[in-house]
Amino acid sequence: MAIKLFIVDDHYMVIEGIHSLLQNEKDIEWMGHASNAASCMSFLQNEKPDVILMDINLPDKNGIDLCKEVKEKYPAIYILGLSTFNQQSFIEKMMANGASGYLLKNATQQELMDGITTVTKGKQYLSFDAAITVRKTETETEIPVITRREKEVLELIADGLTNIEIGLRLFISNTTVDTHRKNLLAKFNARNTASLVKIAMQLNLLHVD
Amino acid sequence: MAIKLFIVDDHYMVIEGIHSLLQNEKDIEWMGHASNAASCMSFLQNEKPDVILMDINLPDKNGIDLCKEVKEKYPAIYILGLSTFNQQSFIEKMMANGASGYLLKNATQQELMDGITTVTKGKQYLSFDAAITVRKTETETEIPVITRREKEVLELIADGLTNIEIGLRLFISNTTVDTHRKNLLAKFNARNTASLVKIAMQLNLLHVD
DNA sequence: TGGCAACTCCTCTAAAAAGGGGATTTTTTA
DNA sequence: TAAAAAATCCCCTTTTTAGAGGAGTTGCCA
Repeated sequence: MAIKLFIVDDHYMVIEGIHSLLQNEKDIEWMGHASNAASCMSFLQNEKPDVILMDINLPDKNGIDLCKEVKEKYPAIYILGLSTFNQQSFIEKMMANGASGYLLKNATQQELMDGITTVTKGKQYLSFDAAITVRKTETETEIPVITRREKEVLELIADGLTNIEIGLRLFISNTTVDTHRKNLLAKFNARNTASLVKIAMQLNLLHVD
Repeated sequence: MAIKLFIVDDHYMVIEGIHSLLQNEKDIEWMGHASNAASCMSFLQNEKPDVILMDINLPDKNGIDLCKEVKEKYPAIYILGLSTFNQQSFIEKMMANGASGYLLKNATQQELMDGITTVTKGKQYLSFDAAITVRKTETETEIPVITRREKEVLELIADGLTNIEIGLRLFISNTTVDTHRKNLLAKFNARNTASLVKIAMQLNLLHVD
C-alpha cells in the first residue's frame, strides 16, 4: 500500500522540488500540500496522511508548535521535520513534540525516500547532517528550558525595556523582573543581557517581528 | 534564442523544484547548478550563462559577496537573488553588488519566468513580496551604515564583553569603546545594548558563529 | 590643501544591570 | 495531597551602561 504523503511548507519551489523527486515513486501517494498551519489543520479534518513533511518556518505558526498540535489530535500520523537550517534546537524541539525525524532541504532523493519509509515503520530518521549536529551538540550546548514568564520577560528585554518598564508592563515588581532576568542569564549561561539576546536570537527563541 | 540559466544553491530540493518548474519552458536552457561559491566560480571559467539564480546562503560564502565577485569578472551575466527570507538588508546589499533583482523561494512558476525574462532585458525584477518589503521599509527602517571599528565593537558587545574587556581586546581605551557603543546605539536607534543586539541580529549584521 | 569621516580619548552624573543573598505564595504535577 | 516548579517579592553592594558634554589625531579624497 502506498504511503500517503502530505507537505506543509510555504515555499513553492521546495514543494515542487519534493514533488518532482517523488513523482516516479509508486510507493508514495501525493496528497497535496498546505502553505500554512491553519490550512494544514483544516486539511487534516477530512484527510489522514501517513506522513507529513513539515517546515519549521511557517507564516502563521512555527512548525514546532504545529507538530505538537497535530500529534495531539492525530497521534497516528508520522511527522518529519523539514528545514534549511541545521540547527540543533529545532531538531530537539520537534522531536520532543512528537516528530519522528528530520530532513534537511538539501537532502537527496535517496535520503528523502529513506526518511519517509523509515518513519512509517515507527523508527526515527535523521538527515545525515542533522544526525551529526545532534551527536556533536548533545553533550555541549544544552537548549535552555524557560518558563512562560521568562519568555515574556526575555522578549521585553530584547526590545530594550528596563526592569522597571517590564514590571509596569507585566504588572509585577521590578525586583521580580530582575529575578527572572537573573534566571535567564543563568539558564542561557550568558554573561549579560547582550549575549543573552544574541543566544536567544540564534536559537530562534525571539519573535522577529 | 534560449536563455542560458545557471543556479547556485546548496539545497537540492530547491534546485529540483526550479528545474521541475522550468522543464517545459523552451526559452530556458538549463546549464546545471553549483552548490557552493567555489564551484560556481570554476564553472564560470568555461561556461557563460545569461542568468544566474543565486542563493544568499551558501556554505562557503554568502551570496552577497559572490554576487559582487561574479559581476566584477563577468559583468554581462545577470544575477537574480534567491532566498527564503524577505529581508530588506539582503535585497539592498545584493542589488548594491550588481544583482538585477530578487526572487523569493515561494515564487510561482509565473514569477520565476517573469523574473528571468525581465532581467535578460536589462531591467530589474523584484518578487512581489520583496518589492513590498523594499517599498515599505525604504522610508521607515533605514539600514544603519556602520564603520569597520563599530562592527568590531558590535560583535564583541554581542558576545557579552564589557567596555573594558573590549578595550583590552582591541588595544584601545574603554572610553573609546564607550564612544563606539554610543554611536552604535544612535545609529541603530536602540534604547540599550539588548535591543541593539536584537536589531543587529535581525539585520544579519552579526556572525552566527 | 581643506574638509570630513573615522578613530581616538577624556570628565562627570545618573541609571540600570549584575552578583550575592533570602523568602513567600501560587500553580502544576506526580 | 504533598512535593516540585513557577512566580512573586525584598535586601544589599558593585559593576557596567547610558546620557551629555568636549576635544585631539589620523587618513582619505575632492
